[in-house]
Amino acid sequence: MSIKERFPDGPEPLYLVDGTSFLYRGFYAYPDLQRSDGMPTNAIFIVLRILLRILREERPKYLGFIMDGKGPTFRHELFEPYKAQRPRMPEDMAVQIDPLREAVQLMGLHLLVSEGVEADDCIASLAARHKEERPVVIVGSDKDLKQCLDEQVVLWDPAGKREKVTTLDIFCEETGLTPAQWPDFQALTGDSSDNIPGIPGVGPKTAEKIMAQAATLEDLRDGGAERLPDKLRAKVTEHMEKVFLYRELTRMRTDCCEEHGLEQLRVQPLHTDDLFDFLTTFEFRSLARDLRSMVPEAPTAAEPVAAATGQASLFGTAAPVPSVPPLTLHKAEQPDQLPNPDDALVGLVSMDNGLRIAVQSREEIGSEQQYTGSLPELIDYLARARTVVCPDVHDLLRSDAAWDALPLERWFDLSLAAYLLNPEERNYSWDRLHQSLFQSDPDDPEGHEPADLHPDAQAGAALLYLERVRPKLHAANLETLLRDVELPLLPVLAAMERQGIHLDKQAFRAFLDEVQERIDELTKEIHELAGENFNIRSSQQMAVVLFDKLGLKPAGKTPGGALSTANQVLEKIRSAHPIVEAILQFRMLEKLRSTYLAPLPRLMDDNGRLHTHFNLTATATGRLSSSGPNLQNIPIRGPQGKRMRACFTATPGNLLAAADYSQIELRVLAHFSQDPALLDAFAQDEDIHSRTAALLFDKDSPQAVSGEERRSAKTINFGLIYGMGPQRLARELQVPLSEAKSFIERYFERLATLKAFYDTIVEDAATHGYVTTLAGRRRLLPGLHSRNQQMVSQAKRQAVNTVIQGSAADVIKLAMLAAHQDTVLQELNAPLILQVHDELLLEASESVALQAGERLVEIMQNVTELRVPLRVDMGVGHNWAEAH
DNA sequence: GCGAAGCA
DNA sequence: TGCTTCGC
Repeated sequence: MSIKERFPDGPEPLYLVDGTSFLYRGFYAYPDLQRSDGMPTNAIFIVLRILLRILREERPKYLGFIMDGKGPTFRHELFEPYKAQRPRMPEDMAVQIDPLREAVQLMGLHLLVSEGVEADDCIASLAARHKEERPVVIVGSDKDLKQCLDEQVVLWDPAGKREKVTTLDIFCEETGLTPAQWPDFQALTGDSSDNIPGIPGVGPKTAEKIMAQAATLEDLRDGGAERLPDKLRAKVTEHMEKVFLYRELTRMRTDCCEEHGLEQLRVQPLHTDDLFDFLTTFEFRSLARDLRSMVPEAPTAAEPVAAATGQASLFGTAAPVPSVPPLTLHKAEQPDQLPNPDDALVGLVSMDNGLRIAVQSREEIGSEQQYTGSLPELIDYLARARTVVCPDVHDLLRSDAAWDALPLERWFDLSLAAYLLNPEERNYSWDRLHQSLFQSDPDDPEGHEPADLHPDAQAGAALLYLERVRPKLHAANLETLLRDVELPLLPVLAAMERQGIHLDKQAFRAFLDEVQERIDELTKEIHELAGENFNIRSSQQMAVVLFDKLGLKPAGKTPGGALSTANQVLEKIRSAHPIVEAILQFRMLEKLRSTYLAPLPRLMDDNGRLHTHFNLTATATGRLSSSGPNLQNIPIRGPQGKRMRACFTATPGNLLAAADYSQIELRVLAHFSQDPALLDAFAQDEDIHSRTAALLFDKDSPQAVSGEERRSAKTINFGLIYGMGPQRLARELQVPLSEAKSFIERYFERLATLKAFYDTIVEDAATHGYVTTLAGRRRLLPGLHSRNQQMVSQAKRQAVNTVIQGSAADVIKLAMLAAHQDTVLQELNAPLILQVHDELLLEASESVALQAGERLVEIMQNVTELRVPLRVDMGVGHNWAEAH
């Protein structure tokens, strides 16, 4: 939704862009971006990208682009330290300002330079002046700007991955304040980036309390402070005078920039040719592309446009692929003029402004087009093709369930292909894959030159990418995995995501209230024990209080060298001071609150359900990941964990069934290693940790093992699975490093077959450069040949870990596919709704949930045959806790 | 060990 | 960005 759509039918909104803040942000966000002659262009790039996006998506009629002037402002006169800690603007940024101004004007936008005041003041003034007659959209991120919010004034931060819109309502809900109170609030807390100190020890939480007693600083001075606790009152009174000054600094003026009337802010037509030249001169190819997509008549690049020129064809090497005719962006009446797709390859790329299509048949590569027809028609059309090549099928399936209609065998997913070839890249976005076409790749056995490809040819580029990636997949034996597992999993995941899981809002709310109350109590208690108010969430402040002020003995350091306040460290000094206990409690509850209790309810849909994203290309081992929200790390242990999971419920009339593989990783390990002890233990369905403990501690039977011994064995068993090093093991077991090392030695002595297996994997990895899992998934391990011993050890552990964990991931993926396709579950109307690595959740009506759960167990247990049986535990209940 | 997420 | 903590 564009911002504009929030104000339907009214007058045209005025957009005010905080240029300076985006200038800084761009400068630091993309430190390396520069023109080929070395001129830094990062700040210009970001700002122009944002502006182009605003023009494209918002089509504003009135817009002001506001930048700070050069000189000092009235704030520096009021308060000498103001922004004093800020270094002078870096030279690399300064040189970008003039070109940026030029570009802004070429875009037909009105540029305001604030002299003697800051850009913020200018924005506040313009907003105040125009908000009565029309909506105002402030485009920026500075939190000072929140004081401008009003019924008709919204704050929009478009940069970054998740854009943010702040309205008056959101602001009030988040802070409990009115925008007019915001400067008072900021004066109390201070602002480190502007070098405004605020009252020491007063953070947002305390400031909130103060503001609850006194709505303004004046109220506070004239008696409001009396209502505060003694210590706080003393502090407030002491700083009262200065706080008024701070407010002057954060409060924005609303009486400047008077010379800029509405007419001057009217957006003018783009100077298309000049702007295009500008973008070309600064080598902003993607921006030039954006511009062309906005203005079809914009000039195309000088060089001839050719996709895949001279590249080997998919249809053999005989005929060179014909070059693509120059692209024109049809605004067209489709799909009548799309070429015949029968048995052709179709490239399909989803861009911001729509779908792009290129068709490659035996005869020719058609020109690339923007698709503007209906989705069902497109799907019918694509169904006739041989293969539809798409950079992110998951994204399409998510966007519209109609895509499920396209037969699975049609799809080819480029991100999946790239992921399977090397699962350790962190980014498989089309942006990235597309870029890689233009770089020569030393690892490419085909020795492709960088593509000579028109930047506009997105769908054409997808076809080219396919040509490059297919031989690699073939060589790596990954085609089957892609075709039979990963790709078919996409609709399964999309269906699970759409289904979502129901959250009991009332129960959650009650939980949150209790936790919040306890957190408040603990905060008070900790501050009293410490003798001062400090930010308990800040590990740095905490270290000062504990180790300097209270003189406790630090029991460890962070990797960075700072004194650590990690829980494990605090546990050690638990008895040294009562504050430690309180802090540990606080930490636990605060984690619970900030990670789960507070954010999850906000993510619920109208039916009270949460929809996560299951990502198939996120982990190096082949596991799924879950995000937005992450439903794979919901607490389970302890009373809180149980209560939390009890909030995940079936909708009334339904039940949840939870089925989890028992010890799947250790079973996989037993399968691969064929260790007799492990095989036997699983064949007898014995407790595996007791069994290893008996071996480790020379016990005649697993029954003779003590609880402590079993725990040690369990830790090292898991250590092996997770590729834990001796350091980590020592920490987990709370024993010296030497002891952990000898413990590992003994483990491998007693389980010699495991040792042999471990060695085989490492050898294998060293010869091939990679390891493979049960389903043929690969992970490259270049670290194995590093000169750095630590890297080598890590790579060895990763090798073992990947084989075990990745194979387990393969198994459950197969189970998910089987469950999704299972006709029994389909007839029972029992869809999968969640996967948590070794656990599957389904929801079904009360009458059939148990039956469905049992069917799921059957599917999971029989999905593949290992040398040990697969065991699945299952439970049914009204909520996730009960079902376990 | 790995991935997601909150916080300073 | 680094630190911390949750899950597996």
